[in-house]
Amino acid sequence: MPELPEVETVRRGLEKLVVGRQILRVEIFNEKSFQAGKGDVENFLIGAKIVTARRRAKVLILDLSSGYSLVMHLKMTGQIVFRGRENWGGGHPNDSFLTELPNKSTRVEFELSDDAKLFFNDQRKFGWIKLIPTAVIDEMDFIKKLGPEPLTGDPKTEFLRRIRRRGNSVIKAAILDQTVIAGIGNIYADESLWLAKIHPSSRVRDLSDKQLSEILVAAIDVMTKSIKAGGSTMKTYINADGSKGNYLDLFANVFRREGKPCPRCGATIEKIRVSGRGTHFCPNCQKI
DNA sequence: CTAGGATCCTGTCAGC
DNA sequence: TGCTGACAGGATCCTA
Repeated sequence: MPELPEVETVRRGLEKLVVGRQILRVEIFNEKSFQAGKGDVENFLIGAKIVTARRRAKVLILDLSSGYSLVMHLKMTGQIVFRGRENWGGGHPNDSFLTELPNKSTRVEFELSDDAKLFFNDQRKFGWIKLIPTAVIDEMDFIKKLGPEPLTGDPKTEFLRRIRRRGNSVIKAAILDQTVIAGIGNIYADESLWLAKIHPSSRVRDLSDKQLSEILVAAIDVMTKSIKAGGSTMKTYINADGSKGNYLDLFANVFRREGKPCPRCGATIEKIRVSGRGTHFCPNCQKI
């Protein structure tokens, strides 16, 4: 269930491990997970070299020497695993990092030069990979409508302009809206609102520009911290001693901590449902 | 145009 | 031991 920091972590892994390699073969285990025009796989994928690993919001982009790109979205359960001289995985944390691959959740497998393989695993099949010309990525509907990148430049003015269009929404739904600000998902929404001391069910119109800016700053802080911690990768999934780790422990204050004390005030963290999503907050620090 | 709910899919877990 | 419903780190589609 990767959000911006997890996707950025995957991007960095791919930059190191697959940029410069050639794609020799592709095996598609689930048709919906891999979309390409007729003949494009043969003409623009096989034999092409991976030139760049980019990210926009939660979308990963591998540019190829053929003028085409692999555009991927991990959605809820997508995961990328590299097997070669080293063994690396990122994205949705589960045992597929460790098992023999392909397995039953493998949707696409790439064979790369230098005896390496790249696996796209995705239990729920919501994720996708599209092979399209590099030049048309910016014309994709989803990409075109995205809000500003939180970790690049100064997103504040544009964020405020866009979130004000959602005055009647609850704040949590508004910051999950990718056309308002790019990259925030359920974890970082809850963590940001806790940091900014804003109740997730507050209406946007009832919040000041100052409060909204504080939420943005909080989101930037927690996502930066998460990237530094290494995202949800094999490394954070398995501790050095071989025991199972939990990368949420590295930065989360409220997410999946219902029933536990708030690290700031000691009140008991609650879990409720806000705009259809499980939502964690401190009833004492975050009042409407 | 915005807002809210159903929907895509597989797997796990709590509660009978 | 089974069954059943709720839920899951996302975004789109449909309706009002």
